Amino acid sequence: MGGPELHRGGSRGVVPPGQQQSGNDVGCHILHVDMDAFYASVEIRDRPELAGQPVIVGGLSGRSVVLSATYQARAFGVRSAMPMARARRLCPHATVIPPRHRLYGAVSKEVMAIFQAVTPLVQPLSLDEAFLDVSGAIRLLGSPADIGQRIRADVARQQQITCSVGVASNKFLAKLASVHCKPDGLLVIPADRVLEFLHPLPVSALWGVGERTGQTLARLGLRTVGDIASTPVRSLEAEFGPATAAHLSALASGRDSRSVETSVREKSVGAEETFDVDVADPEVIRRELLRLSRRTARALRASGCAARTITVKLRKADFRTITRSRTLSEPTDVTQRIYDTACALYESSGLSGQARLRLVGVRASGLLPAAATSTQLALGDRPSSWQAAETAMDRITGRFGADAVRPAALVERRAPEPRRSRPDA
DNA sequence: TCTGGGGTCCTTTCACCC
DNA sequence: TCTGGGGTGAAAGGACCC
Repeated sequence: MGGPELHRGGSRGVVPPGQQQSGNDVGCHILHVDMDAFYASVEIRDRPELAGQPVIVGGLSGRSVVLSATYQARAFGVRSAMPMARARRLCPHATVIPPRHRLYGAVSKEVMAIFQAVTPLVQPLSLDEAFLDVSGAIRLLGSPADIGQRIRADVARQQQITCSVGVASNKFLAKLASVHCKPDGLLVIPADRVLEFLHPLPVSALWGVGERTGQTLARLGLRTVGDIASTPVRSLEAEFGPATAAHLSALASGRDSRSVETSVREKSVGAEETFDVDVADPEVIRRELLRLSRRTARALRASGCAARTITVKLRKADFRTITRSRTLSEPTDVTQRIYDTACALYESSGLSGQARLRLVGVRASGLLPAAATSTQLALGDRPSSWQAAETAMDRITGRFGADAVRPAALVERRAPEPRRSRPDA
């Protein structure tokens, strides 16, 4: 790392558990906990003979990408989101395992329960990471670093997987800390040494700086976080606009006022699917739109929401993406309504029958609690019967699987069609 | 090298209203 | 009647994150 001497502790014991506080973590009440190579670790737990081996979790079809890879596979250059074909070239002897999302969801629930036992202030970010505000637990459980070590020990004992914990005064710094102590470590960024840690880092360490923003910053001669911190906000505004400039400037100074939110309401739900082979046939596209509308509607009903806006996403063979959206007069959680809208948007896109598509997607946004939305009946509509029928179908598919009941249009024909990368689940 | 799927957030553009 | 500015919301695109 080459930076200041910060508290780093791992199972290898650079700093033994229980000896972490020494005043260093005063004011550091935010923890970021991140599972190490989560999907791959869960798979290895079930297949211990693979421990210490390069293992890649990802789909087997032609257009799949790496979802998770063990550190042994990463040593060969394998990274998540990398095309599987490339990963297999880089590490041909790796064991490739198709993902089991339900299993990861179940393990995630148990891990989150471990966090909840420490503090009710838990904000899950994804299946494998969460922020914790432990300010209320310090008197009972010890310093934030002690609490971090306790969590690491509990996760290892109960789930046989490792995690890394960042401890700092805010979310951004806690997350940065966990990244820097991976795998299987714990790192405290003391409040009085934030800039010492932060400023030598590359700009890509800032949340929100990806490839494009990084290029723009490089063009301006800004390569480290310290460079951004010493640049007037006005100069950044000219290049990035007021919101992004303020965001970059604050993070570069180690400021992040976001609190740990225990109930983050989702703003949209959707589903998308990449074809194994590009598709031009409008009939096949519409059938996929039906499948995706069904998945979206089911997700809406499961979350008790109805959506006002429906968006269709169409990615052409050349990877260029267009979206088309429509806001409905009444919010809906009904497949047929979503599907009708999605088809209308597809037809009006100008791509129907004109372009080969590699991906289609359906997304519903402008979410409202379904209970609070009134349904206005148009002449000839019978939405309440649609809703009743679909709710009944939800119950059946919940018990017997996604394929137990489905629209006639989605019953597989004998004629071959492009195999999709995931089953409709 | 050839790019998944689920999301969030920001910016720009445009239509519409006052 | 035409023009313009400001505010607002929708639409579209893009960057980014895990």
